[in-house]
Amino acid sequence: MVARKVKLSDVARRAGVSPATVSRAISQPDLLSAATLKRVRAAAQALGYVPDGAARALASGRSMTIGAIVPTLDSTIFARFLQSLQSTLARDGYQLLVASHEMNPAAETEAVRMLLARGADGLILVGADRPRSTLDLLRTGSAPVVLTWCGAPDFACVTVDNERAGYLAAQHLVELGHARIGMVTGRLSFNDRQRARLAGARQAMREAGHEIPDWRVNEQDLSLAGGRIGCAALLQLDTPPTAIIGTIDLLAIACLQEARARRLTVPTDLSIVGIDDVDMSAYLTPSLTTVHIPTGRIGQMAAEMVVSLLENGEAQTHVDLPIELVVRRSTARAGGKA
Amino acid sequence: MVARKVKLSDVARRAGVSPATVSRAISQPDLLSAATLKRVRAAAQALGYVPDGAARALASGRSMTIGAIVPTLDSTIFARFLQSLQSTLARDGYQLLVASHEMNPAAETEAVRMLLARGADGLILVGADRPRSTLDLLRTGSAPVVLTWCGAPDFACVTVDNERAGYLAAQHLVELGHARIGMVTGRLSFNDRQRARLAGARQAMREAGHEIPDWRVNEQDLSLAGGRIGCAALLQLDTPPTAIIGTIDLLAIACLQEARARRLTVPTDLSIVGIDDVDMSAYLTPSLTTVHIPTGRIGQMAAEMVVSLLENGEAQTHVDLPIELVVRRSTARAGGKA
DNA sequence: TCAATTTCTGAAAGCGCTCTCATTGAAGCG
DNA sequence: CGCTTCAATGAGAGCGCTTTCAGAAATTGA
Repeated sequence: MVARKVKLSDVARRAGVSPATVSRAISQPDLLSAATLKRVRAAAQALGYVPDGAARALASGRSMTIGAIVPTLDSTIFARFLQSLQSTLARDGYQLLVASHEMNPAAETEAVRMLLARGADGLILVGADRPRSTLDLLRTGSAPVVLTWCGAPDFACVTVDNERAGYLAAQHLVELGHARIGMVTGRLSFNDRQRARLAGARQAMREAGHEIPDWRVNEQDLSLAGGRIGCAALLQLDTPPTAIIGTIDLLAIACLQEARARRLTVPTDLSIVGIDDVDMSAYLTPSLTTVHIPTGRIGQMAAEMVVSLLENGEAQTHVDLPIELVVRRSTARAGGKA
Repeated sequence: MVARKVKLSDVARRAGVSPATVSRAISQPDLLSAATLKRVRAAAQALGYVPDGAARALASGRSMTIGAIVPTLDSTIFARFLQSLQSTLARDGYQLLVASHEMNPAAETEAVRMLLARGADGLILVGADRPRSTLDLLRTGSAPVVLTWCGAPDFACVTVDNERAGYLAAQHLVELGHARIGMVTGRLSFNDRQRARLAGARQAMREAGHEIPDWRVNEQDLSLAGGRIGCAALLQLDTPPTAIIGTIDLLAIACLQEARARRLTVPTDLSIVGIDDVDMSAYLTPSLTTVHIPTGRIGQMAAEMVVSLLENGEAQTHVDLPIELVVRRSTARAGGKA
């Protein structure tokens, strides 16, 4: 720290105006005469003035900061989500504050508390499955909250129909004649997205007169390793499934890999469907049949929603984005005839 | 906003102590007698008190916030990096403020300015390749700065030897008898990691008496699509390379996919090497030979370094983490004999 | 037992900015 | 030409907390 920090009053002195004027030059430039504005800007420039965010936040009550809490940073999906949040927010002058909870509800509550304490003007969370106490904290807080992926009636949210995603995946398999399908899912507790996707798939099967018994549902970590383990377990059953749904693409990709490692040909020996439609899925061989979830769009809309909640006080508070099945090469008719 | 915000003085009143005491209960609890502390905590709890971060930051001069600027959020590598930054920082009570610049130097400068304005106590950046003006801004600022991946002499940094990474990749190919290798790289401007990796590979080839001419280096976006385009371009040359290095795994994986799409067998028809060793690489078929970069470790060390710079003022300021070649199944002897 | 410490707590002065309110000319109007 | 209206600026009171300085109470030592 070489020089004493340049503050607003220094700029004011140099420009020969009052501090109030300098403040206005920053936040409401159109209130000033062109000449004054120019003078103040020159002074600020010359001194290398950088406004103190904490002081601004304290005095104005707004931090121009939005907090986002995702399950984990280390995920293609949430990375893209954050990317799109951040770029959308940046357009409106907001900065993203990021936290993750690693699938631990207590950590999430802690993160909410911390973001609120840090003065986040708004909060963006993933899913609606959290302890009542956290929900209360969110409702109590003065900051607008937007839920994503899954919503709750009394919160603003940007959702996709996760149940339908599972439904579409399974329905596609039914249409191909599959009756015995297995599922590799992530941990179901504290994760409404996973539960919904599973439930949707089950619903589709049921409507077709089939079931997905619990023992053909394998709950794993959301990782390639988890996916392979889950897939292996399903394939080792006495009557292995003819098709597998991974509730996220990552899991499905791992299934693809496990199948190949076992010298099974996808899709002739085994059909595989994912959900998400990550970049990689289109590029695999075979390319992955999956349900497209508009991840980037979710981020963009969520960002726009908080900002609008913040600035207009009001907004369309429930947005459900469309999803669709993307049929590629990892699925085929049951019984091996492609 | 239902209730008026609970403030420190409210807690003080309820606990029957002075505001100063409440403040101490928060930040230096051991200065208080057990009884007082307990009383204050009870009051805070009862009122649901959440300290105002902006006020704390203003009064104390520290925001307990660390800013990180990555090229892009939407990348396996940086996602893991941020993940590890965030969890390490969280341990010490710091919060991560994230920005990305999308390969735009001006955006990066802007991000630095913004993070500084937001009162970030420290900054973590990727690479050292940026305009002098940005570097000056960083040096001037009172906040400690840690560079990662690539360093600069007058900054604290956590690096890996990117040049050596390229070198190791190429050397491996040389040992397998490859003389004609192609490279798919990311954009080289404003990206010292990419340049270093390319330079290292060239160096290894040169030492073996070969060259990598410019027309066998294909510069692409860091995406699967880019990698495939780059790979296709190299394979369409009159004398296509017998091996390809992707300067990041993502690019190498795309090459693997492009090769398969062209019915080339990897590694017999074409050897492919990546750099990074992302999760996926081990699970592919064929699994990817690559150079392991300890991404998570970089994040952890960088986080520890800023914190220590911040709290002890001093620290070991240059750390270079080891990297190593990981030989898997995507490389074989030149000429097709595995 | 009394001075010398050591603990614990309170008073109060800011931290750097925003924003309401007041003030001052200048412009507009009949 | 006197009065209102408006645009441009200044004065000053906080925003909610930290922290220095001091004083009061408890502890110690001889």
